Amino acid sequence: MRPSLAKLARKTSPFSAPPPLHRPTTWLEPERVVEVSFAEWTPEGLLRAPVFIRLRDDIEPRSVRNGPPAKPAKARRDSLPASEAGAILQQLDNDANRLDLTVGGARIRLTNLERVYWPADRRARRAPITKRDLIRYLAAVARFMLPHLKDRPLTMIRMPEGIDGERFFQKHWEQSMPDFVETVTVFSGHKGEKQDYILANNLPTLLWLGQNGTLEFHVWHSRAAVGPDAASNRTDYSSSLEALESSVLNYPDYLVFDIDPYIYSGKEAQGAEPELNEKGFAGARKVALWLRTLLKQMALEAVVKTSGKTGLHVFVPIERTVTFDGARQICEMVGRHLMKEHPKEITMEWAVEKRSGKIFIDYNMNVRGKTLNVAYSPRGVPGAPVSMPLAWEELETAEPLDFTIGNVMARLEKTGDRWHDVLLGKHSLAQAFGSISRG
DNA sequence: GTAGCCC
DNA sequence: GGGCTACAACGCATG
DNA sequence: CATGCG
Ligand SMILES: [Mn+2]
Ligand SMILES: [Mn+2]
Repeated sequence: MRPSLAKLARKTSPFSAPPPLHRPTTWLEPERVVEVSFAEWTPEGLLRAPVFIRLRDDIEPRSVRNGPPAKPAKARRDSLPASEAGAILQQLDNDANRLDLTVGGARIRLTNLERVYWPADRRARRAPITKRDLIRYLAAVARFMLPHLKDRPLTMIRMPEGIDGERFFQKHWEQSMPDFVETVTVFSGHKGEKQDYILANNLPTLLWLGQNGTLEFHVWHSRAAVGPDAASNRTDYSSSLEALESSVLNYPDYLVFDIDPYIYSGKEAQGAEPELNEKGFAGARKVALWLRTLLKQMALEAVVKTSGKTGLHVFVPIERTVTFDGARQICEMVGRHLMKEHPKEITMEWAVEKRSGKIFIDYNMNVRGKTLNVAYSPRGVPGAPVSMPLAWEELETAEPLDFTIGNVMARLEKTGDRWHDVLLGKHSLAQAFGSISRG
């Protein structure tokens, strides 16, 4: 039984960008659907002269879109024109603490733009970085970052009070969401069996996440989208564990090697993870380059990025022909082979204390539902570093703090996305298996 | 950053 | 209305 | 099996 309309009353608008009001208004939870007749869509995407016709309890509220139906699609581009970001930057270019941003047809209410997210540090000669700076960065970097976020279930790392405030993971968004936010429903076997994940598939979503204090964007290594390279074309992610396991979300589109230095600076608190230090990162760099060489011998081309914290991410883009289990086995094999060649430098130990003094290769990231900070995502640590894709030659001299939300745009305008090919040329694993069995 | 709960 | 709290959570490795 | 790990 549906709740009665009176029970659904609420004081505040459920819309993320409340429409202009001309008379006193009673808001309702968006839980029931009504049919109305109306004169036309206004240019703002509102109803002109709507009149109630009937309740439509046969329609699922979540399936209802706000605004006129999309125009018969222009071919979808996978990157945005730079001008779209320009319009955002222009609106942000003032000192208002709050403002209603217009993004295409959507409106996003931005608040606390002056709040310091990354505090100043005089010793490191760092100026404060505000929430406005974050949203500016997201708007500018979107055309490079969105392709790497597309269709991947997102975990938000939120710090609404900045990096010195409370921080929390958030996988699901229970509150009302703007219409432009796409989601995917995934079986969970927890809390009522299924849960919605956000897909950061468009610019307004990225900016809205910034408004919500998302400083880090962590994504799955598989995509909720079918394609000719995928061994599964199933998109039922939610009806059962079996459905999810046989769906395309169970087929990663890259192998992941998470490279974490466990070389301590000596300044860490008891039991804390190692801080960024030159020796540790130099070790990570060396291991990544060895790994690249080994993979090359297997006819696999790897790409590298800084994680933004202390280590590196090495990915091998692949056709989606093996499940996460298969991918993990391959990475374990490759990792152990490399460890045998460099036992002094590399560890794959599971007990943290046994990793000390070495570089940890984590192959266990190749699991459905595991996430890593996506390319170009900032990190909630001092200096506002970002996860930076690099050419292998650039890695030789790179340091994690070389790439921050204050300087990567200038670099990107010159170099473009170093990981552009990750999204295109996927490798067939058949050749790799061949080269292993040949010895 | 925001919603819900409890006083 | 103000203060407090929640906002992940699972499968794999290992002993 | 319980627990630690990311
Ligand atoms: Mn790690
Ligand atoms: Mn890492």
